[in-house]
Amino acid sequence: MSTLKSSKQRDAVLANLQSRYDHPTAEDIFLAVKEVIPSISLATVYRNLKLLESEGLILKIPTGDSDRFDGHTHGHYHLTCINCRQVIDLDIDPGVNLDSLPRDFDGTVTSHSLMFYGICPDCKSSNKK
Amino acid sequence: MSTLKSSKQRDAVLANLQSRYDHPTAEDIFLAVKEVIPSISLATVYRNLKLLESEGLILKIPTGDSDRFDGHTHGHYHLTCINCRQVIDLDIDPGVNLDSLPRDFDGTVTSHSLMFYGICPDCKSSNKK
DNA sequence: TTTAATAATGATAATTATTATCATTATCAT
DNA sequence: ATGATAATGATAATAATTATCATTATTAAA
Repeated sequence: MSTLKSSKQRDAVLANLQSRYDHPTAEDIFLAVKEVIPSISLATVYRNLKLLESEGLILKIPTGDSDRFDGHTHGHYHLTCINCRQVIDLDIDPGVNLDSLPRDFDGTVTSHSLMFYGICPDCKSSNKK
Repeated sequence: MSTLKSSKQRDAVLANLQSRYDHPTAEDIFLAVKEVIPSISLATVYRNLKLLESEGLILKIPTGDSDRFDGHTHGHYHLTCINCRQVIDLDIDPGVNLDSLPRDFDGTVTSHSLMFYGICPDCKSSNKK
């Protein structure tokens, strides 16, 4: 197989994701990294997001619309606001090892993702409903 | 607002989803319902999937590629096979009320979805890795 | 250090999934 | 029956993502 070669574009994408705590789309990341490397192409962002995810360095969060990304891979959970569609971190401890929950199951569980849905604090306070 | 009017296309989409235990894409459902209503259009399937989901009659499962759908809305969880990309049901009991996990959280949680990743029983037994 | 091999890039075309449009048809309350 | 309008099928449009391809950058070895 091919060996990975370093690139400042990839480094910048990873650095951007690791420096922020929201959950940007590929487009969001493209715009942010463009400030540092004006010549970067959107395709390069997509390419590197896929690569970084397969390396386990970032997380892809499927959402029904544009995928979102997370530069922090330690176990934590998310809430999708059904009002503003933002994805925010939730710092909770499930108390049990969720990965070991499926008992009478003939397959193998390697990981899980837990997504909560509801109203984020911002939308709840600035309540216009 | 507009009042819902019945249609055999919508009934057929719902019936199809409720009769099966896999997690088909819109395309899969389109092909299946086409056997019963040959004139049905893919757009009609998408329209009704969206409508049925907003009615709470079915579930949409975002997956990073094509969305999948589930005709069974009682609380249960899923595993995405990282080998064959199938989504299968997992009959497990988390033991705790996951929706009440986020404690010091200023928003509101209305629901959650828990997705496991790993190898499904089929891929594990017919192991060519 | 050149050089050779090839991974990565930027630009853009192509593809895929999904949604919007619109003329026609079906449903339903009167 | 009829009028109002929701739903349909066909298809165009859009949005997100991936593929292509000529050029550039990185790296290991000469």
